[in-house]
Amino acid sequence: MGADLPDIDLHRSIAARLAEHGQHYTANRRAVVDALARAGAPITLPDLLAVDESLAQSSAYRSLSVLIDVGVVRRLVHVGDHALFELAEHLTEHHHHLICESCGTVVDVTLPDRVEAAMDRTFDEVATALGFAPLHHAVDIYGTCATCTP
Amino acid sequence: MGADLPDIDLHRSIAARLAEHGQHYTANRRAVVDALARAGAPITLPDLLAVDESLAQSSAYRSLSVLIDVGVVRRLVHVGDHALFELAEHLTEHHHHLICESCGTVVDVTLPDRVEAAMDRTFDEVATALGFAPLHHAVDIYGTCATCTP
DNA sequence: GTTGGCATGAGAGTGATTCTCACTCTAGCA
DNA sequence: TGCTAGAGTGAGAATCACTCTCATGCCAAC
Repeated sequence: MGADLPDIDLHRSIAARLAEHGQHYTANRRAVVDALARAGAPITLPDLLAVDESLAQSSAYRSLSVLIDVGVVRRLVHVGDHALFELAEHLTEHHHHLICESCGTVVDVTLPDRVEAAMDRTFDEVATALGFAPLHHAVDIYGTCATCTP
Repeated sequence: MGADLPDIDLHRSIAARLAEHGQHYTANRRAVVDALARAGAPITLPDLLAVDESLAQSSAYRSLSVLIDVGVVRRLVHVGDHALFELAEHLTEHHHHLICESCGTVVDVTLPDRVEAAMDRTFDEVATALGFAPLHHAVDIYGTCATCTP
Protein backbone atom coordinates (compact mmCIF):
# COMPACT_ATOMS: atom_id res chain seq x y z
CA MET A 1 0.00 0.00 0.00
CA GLY A 2 1.06 3.62 0.05
CA ALA A 3 1.87 4.34 -3.57
CA ASP A 4 -1.59 3.13 -4.64
CA LEU A 5 -3.46 5.30 -2.15
CA PRO A 6 -5.69 8.10 -3.35
CA ASP A 7 -3.09 10.65 -2.29
CA ILE A 8 -5.31 13.66 -2.90
CA ASP A 9 -7.85 12.39 -0.38
CA LEU A 10 -5.09 11.51 2.06
CA HIS A 11 -3.66 15.00 2.01
CA ARG A 12 -7.05 16.67 2.05
CA SER A 13 -8.07 14.63 5.05
CA ILE A 14 -4.87 15.47 6.91
CA ALA A 15 -5.14 19.15 6.06
CA ALA A 16 -8.66 19.15 7.47
CA ARG A 17 -7.54 17.38 10.63
CA LEU A 18 -4.74 19.90 11.14
CA ALA A 19 -7.10 22.81 10.52
CA GLU A 20 -9.44 21.50 13.19
CA HIS A 21 -6.56 21.91 15.62
CA GLY A 22 -5.60 25.33 14.31
CA GLN A 23 -2.53 23.98 12.52
CA HIS A 24 -1.41 24.38 8.93
CA TYR A 25 -0.44 21.64 6.50
CA THR A 26 2.99 23.00 5.67
CA ALA A 27 5.43 21.72 3.08
CA ASN A 28 7.55 20.09 5.74
CA ARG A 29 4.62 18.25 7.33
CA ARG A 30 3.46 17.15 3.91
CA ALA A 31 6.92 15.83 3.13
CA VAL A 32 6.86 13.80 6.34
CA VAL A 33 3.44 12.39 5.48
CA ASP A 34 4.59 11.59 1.94
CA ALA A 35 7.62 9.74 3.23
CA LEU A 36 5.48 7.72 5.65
CA ALA A 37 2.94 6.92 2.94
CA ARG A 38 5.69 5.90 0.54
CA ALA A 39 7.24 3.61 3.15
CA GLY A 40 3.95 1.75 3.60
CA ALA A 41 5.13 0.31 6.90
CA PRO A 42 6.34 1.66 10.23
CA ILE A 43 9.74 3.31 9.81
CA THR A 44 12.29 4.95 12.08
CA LEU A 45 13.30 8.57 11.92
CA PRO A 46 16.67 7.83 10.26
CA ASP A 47 14.76 5.86 7.62
CA LEU A 48 12.41 8.77 7.18
CA LEU A 49 15.33 11.14 6.64
CA ALA A 50 16.80 8.66 4.16
CA VAL A 51 13.54 8.51 2.20
CA ASP A 52 13.48 12.31 1.90
CA GLU A 53 16.96 13.75 2.27
CA SER A 54 15.70 17.33 2.24
CA LEU A 55 14.19 16.87 5.70
CA ALA A 56 16.05 18.27 8.69
CA GLN A 57 16.16 16.04 11.74
CA SER A 58 14.79 18.58 14.19
CA SER A 59 11.99 19.62 11.85
CA ALA A 60 11.09 16.02 11.13
CA TYR A 61 10.81 15.30 14.84
CA ARG A 62 8.72 18.42 15.32
CA SER A 63 6.45 17.75 12.37
CA LEU A 64 5.94 14.21 13.61
CA SER A 65 5.03 15.43 17.04
CA VAL A 66 2.46 17.85 15.60
CA LEU A 67 1.04 15.11 13.40
CA ILE A 68 0.89 12.76 16.38
CA ASP A 69 -0.86 15.42 18.46
CA VAL A 70 -3.64 15.80 15.91
CA GLY A 71 -3.93 12.04 15.48
CA VAL A 72 -2.55 11.68 11.97
CA VAL A 73 0.57 9.71 12.86
CA ARG A 74 1.11 6.95 15.37
CA ARG A 75 4.32 6.31 17.25
CA LEU A 76 5.33 2.72 18.00
CA VAL A 77 7.94 1.93 20.61
CA HIS A 78 8.23 -1.81 20.49
CA VAL A 79 11.75 -2.66 19.83
CA GLY A 80 15.20 -1.28 19.11
CA ASP A 81 16.49 2.13 20.13
CA HIS A 82 14.55 4.10 17.53
CA ALA A 83 10.82 4.68 17.68
CA LEU A 84 8.77 3.67 14.65
CA PHE A 85 6.28 5.99 12.98
CA GLU A 86 3.33 5.18 10.77
CA LEU A 87 0.18 6.87 9.47
CA ALA A 88 -2.77 6.59 11.82
CA GLU A 89 -5.35 3.90 11.23
CA HIS A 90 -8.16 6.19 10.08
CA LEU A 91 -5.93 7.01 7.10
CA THR A 92 -5.08 3.42 6.33
CA GLU A 93 -7.11 0.68 8.00
CA HIS A 94 -7.24 -1.05 11.36
CA HIS A 95 -4.25 -3.36 11.50
CA HIS A 96 -1.75 -5.00 13.80
CA HIS A 97 1.95 -5.78 13.63
CA LEU A 98 4.05 -8.77 12.83
CA ILE A 99 7.47 -8.20 14.36
CA CYS A 100 10.61 -10.17 13.49
CA GLU A 101 12.57 -10.78 16.68
CA SER A 102 15.70 -11.37 14.68
CA CYS A 103 15.99 -8.34 12.41
CA GLY A 104 13.34 -6.02 13.88
CA THR A 105 11.31 -5.72 10.68
CA VAL A 106 7.71 -4.73 11.30
CA VAL A 107 4.95 -5.68 8.86
CA ASP A 108 1.29 -4.66 8.95
CA VAL A 109 -1.31 -7.39 9.21
CA THR A 110 -5.10 -7.27 9.27
CA LEU A 111 -7.30 -9.77 11.05
CA PRO A 112 -10.71 -11.05 9.97
CA ASP A 113 -13.59 -8.81 11.11
CA ARG A 114 -15.10 -11.71 13.02
CA VAL A 115 -11.93 -12.06 15.09
CA GLU A 116 -11.66 -8.32 15.69
CA ALA A 117 -15.23 -8.20 16.89
CA ALA A 118 -14.71 -11.12 19.25
CA MET A 119 -11.52 -9.57 20.62
CA ASP A 120 -13.24 -6.22 21.14
CA ARG A 121 -16.04 -7.85 23.11
CA THR A 122 -13.59 -9.73 25.33
CA PHE A 123 -11.30 -6.74 25.86
CA ASP A 124 -14.31 -4.63 26.82
CA GLU A 125 -15.37 -7.16 29.42
CA VAL A 126 -12.01 -7.68 31.09
CA ALA A 127 -11.08 -3.99 31.00
CA THR A 128 -14.39 -2.88 32.46
CA ALA A 129 -14.08 -5.48 35.19
CA LEU A 130 -10.80 -3.82 36.21
CA GLY A 131 -12.25 -0.32 36.15
CA PHE A 132 -10.74 0.64 32.81
CA ALA A 133 -12.60 2.39 30.01
CA PRO A 134 -11.04 0.71 26.97
CA LEU A 135 -10.52 2.85 23.88
CA HIS A 136 -8.52 0.76 21.44
CA HIS A 137 -6.13 -2.15 21.31
CA ALA A 138 -2.89 -3.24 19.69
CA VAL A 139 -1.82 -6.77 18.90
CA ASP A 140 1.84 -7.57 18.26
CA ILE A 141 2.72 -10.97 16.88
CA TYR A 142 6.40 -11.78 17.46
CA GLY A 143 8.21 -14.34 15.40
CA THR A 144 10.78 -14.80 12.68
CA CYS A 145 10.35 -13.35 9.22
CA ALA A 146 10.92 -15.27 6.00
CA THR A 147 14.44 -13.97 5.42
CA CYS A 148 15.53 -14.70 8.99
CA THR A 149 14.15 -18.24 9.03
CA PRO A 150 16.90 -20.61 7.92
CA MET B 1 0.39 -11.63 43.00
CA GLY B 2 4.04 -11.69 43.93
CA ALA B 3 3.98 -12.01 47.69
CA ASP B 4 1.86 -15.16 47.46
CA LEU B 5 4.16 -16.86 44.99
CA PRO B 6 6.13 -19.92 46.00
CA ASP B 7 9.30 -17.84 46.15
CA ILE B 8 11.59 -20.81 46.64
CA ASP B 9 10.47 -22.29 43.34
CA LEU B 10 10.74 -18.94 41.64
CA HIS B 11 14.34 -18.48 42.71
CA ARG B 12 15.28 -22.09 42.02
CA SER B 13 13.83 -21.84 38.55
CA ILE B 14 15.71 -18.63 37.84
CA ALA B 15 18.96 -20.01 39.21
CA ALA B 16 18.59 -22.99 36.89
CA ARG B 17 17.87 -20.77 33.93
CA LEU B 18 20.93 -18.65 34.65
CA ALA B 19 23.10 -21.74 35.10
CA GLU B 20 22.02 -23.00 31.69
CA HIS B 21 23.56 -19.84 30.27
CA GLY B 22 26.70 -20.10 32.38
CA GLN B 23 25.61 -17.31 34.69
CA HIS B 24 25.35 -17.18 38.48
CA TYR B 25 22.38 -16.12 40.55
CA THR B 26 24.16 -13.43 42.53
CA ALA B 27 22.79 -11.42 45.43
CA ASN B 28 22.29 -8.40 43.22
CA ARG B 29 20.34 -10.32 40.58
CA ARG B 30 18.25 -11.92 43.28
CA ALA B 31 17.49 -8.50 44.75
CA VAL B 32 16.31 -7.31 41.34
CA VAL B 33 14.09 -10.37 40.95
CA ASP B 34 12.71 -9.90 44.46
CA ALA B 35 11.85 -6.29 43.75
CA LEU B 36 10.09 -7.23 40.53
CA ALA B 37 8.18 -10.03 42.23
CA ARG B 38 7.20 -7.73 45.08
CA ALA B 39 5.94 -5.10 42.65
CA GLY B 40 3.62 -7.60 40.97
CA ALA B 41 3.23 -5.36 37.93
CA PRO B 42 5.54 -3.83 35.35
CA ILE B 43 7.69 -1.14 36.99
CA THR B 44 10.30 1.35 35.85
CA LEU B 45 13.90 1.35 36.92
CA PRO B 46 13.47 4.31 39.30
CA ASP B 47 10.59 2.41 40.90
CA LEU B 48 12.80 -0.64 41.18
CA LEU B 49 15.48 1.39 42.95
CA ALA B 50 12.81 2.83 45.25
CA VAL B 51 11.59 -0.66 46.15
CA ASP B 52 15.11 -1.73 47.10
CA GLU B 53 17.26 1.26 47.97
CA SER B 54 20.41 -0.81 48.31
CA LEU B 55 20.50 -1.33 44.54
CA ALA B 56 22.90 0.76 42.49
CA GLN B 57 21.50 2.13 39.26
CA SER B 58 24.21 0.78 37.00
CA SER B 59 24.13 -2.65 38.60
CA ALA B 60 20.35 -2.77 38.40
CA TYR B 61 20.50 -2.02 34.68
CA ARG B 62 23.18 -4.65 34.19
CA SER B 63 21.40 -7.31 36.22
CA LEU B 64 18.21 -6.61 34.30
CA SER B 65 20.01 -6.99 31.00
CA VAL B 66 21.47 -10.34 32.07
CA LEU B 67 18.06 -11.48 33.26
CA ILE B 68 16.49 -10.36 30.01
CA ASP B 69 19.16 -12.19 28.02
CA VAL B 70 18.38 -15.48 29.73
CA GLY B 71 14.64 -14.92 29.39
CA VAL B 72 13.74 -14.32 33.02
CA VAL B 73 12.71 -10.70 32.69
CA ARG B 74 10.77 -8.92 29.99
CA ARG B 75 11.23 -5.30 29.00
CA LEU B 76 8.19 -3.26 27.93
CA VAL B 77 8.49 0.07 26.17
CA HIS B 78 4.93 1.23 25.79
CA VAL B 79 4.81 4.75 26.96
CA GLY B 80 6.73 7.43 28.79
CA ASP B 81 10.48 7.83 28.85
CA HIS B 82 11.25 4.94 31.17
CA ALA B 83 11.09 1.33 30.11
CA LEU B 84 9.00 -1.04 32.21
CA PHE B 85 10.32 -4.37 33.51
CA GLU B 86 8.43 -7.44 34.63
CA LEU B 87 9.11 -11.10 35.29
CA ALA B 88 8.79 -13.29 32.21
CA GLU B 89 5.57 -15.16 31.62
CA HIS B 90 6.92 -18.64 32.34
CA LEU B 91 7.49 -17.42 35.92
CA THR B 92 4.07 -15.88 36.30
CA GLU B 93 1.37 -16.67 33.77
CA HIS B 94 0.44 -15.67 30.24
CA HIS B 95 -1.09 -12.22 30.46
CA HIS B 96 -1.58 -8.99 28.58
CA HIS B 97 -1.57 -5.31 29.51
CA LEU B 98 -4.15 -2.69 30.22
CA ILE B 99 -2.52 0.69 29.72
CA CYS B 100 -3.90 4.01 30.94
CA GLU B 101 -3.26 6.62 28.29
CA SER B 102 -3.65 9.37 30.82
CA CYS B 103 -1.29 8.40 33.65
CA GLY B 104 0.70 5.58 32.06
CA THR B 105 -0.25 2.96 34.63
CA VAL B 106 0.07 -0.59 33.36
CA VAL B 107 -1.99 -3.43 34.80
CA ASP B 108 -1.78 -7.13 34.02
CA VAL B 109 -4.86 -8.83 32.61
CA THR B 110 -5.53 -12.42 31.63
CA LEU B 111 -7.95 -13.50 28.95
CA PRO B 112 -10.16 -16.59 28.90
CA ASP B 113 -8.40 -19.68 27.53
CA ARG B 114 -11.02 -19.96 24.82
CA VAL B 115 -10.15 -16.49 23.55
CA GLU B 116 -6.40 -17.12 23.75
CA ALA B 117 -6.78 -20.30 21.76
CA ALA B 118 -8.86 -18.58 19.11
CA MET B 119 -6.37 -15.74 18.83
CA ASP B 120 -3.46 -18.15 18.57
CA ARG B 121 -5.13 -19.98 15.71
CA THR B 122 -5.84 -16.75 13.84
CA PHE B 123 -2.38 -15.29 14.45
CA ASP B 124 -0.81 -18.51 13.22
CA GLU B 125 -2.79 -18.36 10.01
CA VAL B 126 -2.15 -14.73 9.13
CA ALA B 127 1.52 -14.84 10.14
CA THR B 128 2.22 -18.00 8.17
CA ALA B 129 0.48 -16.49 5.15
CA LEU B 130 3.02 -13.64 5.28
CA GLY B 131 6.01 -15.95 5.67
CA PHE B 132 6.42 -15.40 9.40
CA ALA B 133 7.00 -18.15 11.92
CA PRO B 134 4.98 -16.81 14.89
CA LEU B 135 6.36 -17.46 18.36
CA HIS B 136 4.24 -15.47 20.77
CA HIS B 137 1.97 -12.47 20.92
CA ALA B 138 1.24 -9.43 23.04
CA VAL B 139 -2.04 -7.61 23.40
CA ASP B 140 -2.16 -4.07 24.73
CA ILE B 141 -5.51 -2.58 25.62
CA TYR B 142 -5.35 1.20 25.82
CA GLY B 143 -7.90 3.20 27.73
CA THR B 144 -8.44 5.23 30.85
CA CYS B 145 -8.01 3.79 34.32
CA ALA B 146 -10.52 4.22 37.14
CA THR B 147 -8.69 7.11 38.83
CA CYS B 148 -8.24 9.01 35.55
CA THR B 149 -11.88 8.64 34.48
CA PRO B 150 -13.81 11.68 35.69
C1' DG C 1 6.28 47.58 2.02
C1' DT C 2 5.54 46.59 6.61
C1' DT C 3 4.05 44.11 10.45
C1' DG C 4 2.92 39.98 13.15
C1' DG C 5 3.00 35.32 13.79
C1' DC C 6 4.02 30.81 12.79
C1' DA C 7 7.47 27.44 10.62
C1' DT C 8 12.15 26.09 9.88
C1' DG C 9 16.73 24.15 10.86
C1' DA C 10 21.37 24.06 12.99
C1' DG C 11 23.11 23.23 17.00
C1' DA C 12 22.99 22.91 22.03
C1' DG C 13 20.79 20.58 25.81
C1' DT C 14 18.50 16.68 28.29
C1' DG C 15 18.07 12.40 30.28
C1' DA C 16 17.56 7.28 30.06
C1' DT C 17 20.60 3.82 29.31
C1' DT C 18 25.18 1.76 28.59
C1' DC C 19 30.09 1.61 29.13
C1' DT C 20 34.55 1.93 31.75
C1' DC C 21 37.53 0.80 35.19
C1' DA C 22 39.23 0.14 39.65
C1' DC C 23 37.84 -2.48 43.34
C1' DT C 24 35.65 -6.58 45.75
C1' DC C 25 34.11 -11.09 46.21
C1' DT C 26 34.20 -16.04 45.44
C1' DA C 27 35.74 -20.57 43.97
C1' DG C 28 39.31 -23.62 43.42
C1' DC C 29 43.63 -25.14 44.61
C1' DA C 30 47.80 -26.38 47.19
C1' DT D 1 45.32 -20.37 55.59
C1' DG D 2 47.21 -17.87 51.63
C1' DC D 3 47.15 -17.26 46.56
C1' DT D 4 45.22 -16.54 42.07
C1' DA D 5 41.97 -16.09 38.30
C1' DG D 6 37.79 -14.82 36.99
C1' DA D 7 33.40 -12.80 37.48
C1' DG D 8 30.47 -9.18 39.76
C1' DT D 9 29.90 -4.54 41.54
C1' DG D 10 29.16 0.47 41.55
C1' DA D 11 30.41 5.42 40.78
C1' DG D 12 30.91 8.20 37.33
C1' DA D 13 31.71 9.16 32.38
C1' DA D 14 30.04 8.50 27.81
C1' DT D 15 26.47 7.71 24.38
C1' DC D 16 22.71 8.79 21.64
C1' DA D 17 17.68 9.34 20.63
C1' DC D 18 15.06 12.97 21.20
C1' DT D 19 13.71 17.88 22.55
C1' DC D 20 14.52 22.68 23.07
C1' DT D 21 16.43 27.32 21.67
C1' DC D 22 16.91 31.02 18.86
C1' DA D 23 17.99 33.47 14.77
C1' DT D 24 16.14 33.44 10.34
C1' DG D 25 12.61 32.61 6.62
C1' DC D 26 8.06 32.74 4.84
C1' DC D 27 3.40 34.28 4.15
C1' DA D 28 -1.03 36.57 4.84
C1' DA D 29 -3.32 40.75 5.92
C1' DC D 30 -3.50 45.18 6.12
